[in-house]
Amino acid sequence: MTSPDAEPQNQTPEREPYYLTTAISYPNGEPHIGHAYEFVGTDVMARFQRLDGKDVYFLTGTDEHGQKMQQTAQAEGITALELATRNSAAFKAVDDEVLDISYDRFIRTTDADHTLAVQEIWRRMEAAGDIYLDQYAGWYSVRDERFFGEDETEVRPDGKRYATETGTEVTWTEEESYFFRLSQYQDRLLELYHTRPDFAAPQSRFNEVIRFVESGLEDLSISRTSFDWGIEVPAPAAGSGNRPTQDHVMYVWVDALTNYLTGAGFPAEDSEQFRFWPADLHVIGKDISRFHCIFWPAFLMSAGLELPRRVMIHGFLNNNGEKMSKSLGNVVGPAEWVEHYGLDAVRYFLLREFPFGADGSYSHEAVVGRKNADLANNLGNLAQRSLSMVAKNLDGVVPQPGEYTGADRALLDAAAGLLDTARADYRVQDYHHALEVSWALLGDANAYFAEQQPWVLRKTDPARMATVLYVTLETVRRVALLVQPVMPGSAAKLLDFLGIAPSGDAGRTGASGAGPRSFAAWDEALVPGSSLPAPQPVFPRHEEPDAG
RNA sequence: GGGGCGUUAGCUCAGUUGGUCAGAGCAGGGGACUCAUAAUCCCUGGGUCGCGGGUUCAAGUCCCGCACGCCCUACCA
Repeated sequence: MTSPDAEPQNQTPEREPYYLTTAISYPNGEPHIGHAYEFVGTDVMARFQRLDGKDVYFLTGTDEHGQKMQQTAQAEGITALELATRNSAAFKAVDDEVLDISYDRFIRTTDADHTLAVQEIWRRMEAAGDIYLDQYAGWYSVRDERFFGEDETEVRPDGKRYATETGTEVTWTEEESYFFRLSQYQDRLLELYHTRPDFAAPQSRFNEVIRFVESGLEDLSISRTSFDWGIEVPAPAAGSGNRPTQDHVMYVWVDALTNYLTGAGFPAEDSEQFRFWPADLHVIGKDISRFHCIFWPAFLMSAGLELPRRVMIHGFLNNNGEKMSKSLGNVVGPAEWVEHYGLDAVRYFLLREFPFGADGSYSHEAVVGRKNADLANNLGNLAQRSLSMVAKNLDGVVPQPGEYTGADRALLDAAAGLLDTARADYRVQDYHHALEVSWALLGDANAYFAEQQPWVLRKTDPARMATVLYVTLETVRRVALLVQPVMPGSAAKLLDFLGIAPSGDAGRTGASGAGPRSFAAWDEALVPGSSLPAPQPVFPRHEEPDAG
């Protein structure tokens, strides 16, 4: 690609760093398909960027502190750390054994380096004059273990005050707490939103954030004394004006959000690892958009650190249009699904069926529909019918194409254009559209195959048959390259059958980002004369395990 | 209460700045073919574009009202 006479200083181009994260999960329960959705939606981006030559660092993990963990542990008669370790392992197992998530680090907020990072950002915010000690006061429900705003409560005929939402009695409670001067950041946040309209997406969620900030911000309580399972607040810096206190642990926000900095090596800002800061992408659920779009940039501004480039807010998954909930008993586990439909079908379904930023609804019929129609029929069968003709009629050798017709060129050109479209779509996490476009091309390819009738050409014009099969194989190659991030295992099989040397590893952790399976090889067409292995179907149709 | 979003063929949804905008996929119906995983291809979609007004030469596409549905309205991680 690059001319040998190019600038000499570009001889060893540095791969561009790309840092992305999932939210860290609170391991106070079992991972469900909603977690899987976020993991897969981030994993696909990590793999895409690796295949596209980026120096990727993908962080995921668990958020293990807090009162609930402490209480659950107490109830089970184990320590909070033991509980966290056990449950964190369950989440990690889903990444490793169920979903094939290509993370680079699985972080735990109980990791030693995380404590250092959190205490350091705290000190910097304090040094900036943004942390002060005061009383946190509000209507506290003992049963719900949380505070309610005045307008979230009501006085009932018995004269007592209750939380409107949960109906539990609340009492006025005051507790010493450190506060972060969030109120001072309203203008700077609005300026951020204004100058960087891509800071958060989708637009409707971002708008909610903006309106919230416009309506005014209160200072944020960031420590607690009512429990001790957390990171200790560091001693106040001299000159901070804060008097020494004891027994304060950090409340969730500073602790949990800072994991993204820990992953980038903070506070070692001169370290190799810190090249990954600022993060390119935080992938989160819609329930925590405020923390990531408001608190987090405010903390970073206060600490004098660069802001992440983008926060992508994904929707929630519904079961047949109904909310997933324990009480409804319709919560689906990732392992259950993967066992039933197969990993790649699940990954494909999650990304193809609905736009990443919107809520989605799944059903057995919908998953099977995608698995059969899109994977087995449109892609799998196209590969199988072309490959098996090559195997049976051309001794399993990549054919030599003759001169291209208009139909050949139209298909080849359309396939060639797929990468640019995909890059544009991935840039805004529109996996749904990227896949839609690829499958539209597969529709064209199947129509092309039917029109050209290579099985007739076999007898009438073998040379033309060879060309048609070559064009089809090239189309399958490009689609297979492009779906590696979504379906690493199946795409690899497809590329095996096309005789493409196994490098690139479908963008898995540590993949080189180079070689014939990377996007750098997008225009490296199949070489006529190469021999191919005997083809096997890659995407089986769905079969119910217990036919019923 | 305030604010936002949505309501388009049986299902899931596309529809830029108003003028082939009435569409795609799936499901259904008919036909073709046999290379292929009973796959594939072709043909087939008379749906008041939620309801009622309005602006305009022209409105799913803008304005107002209404009806449903969903979301946000800070300390649960």
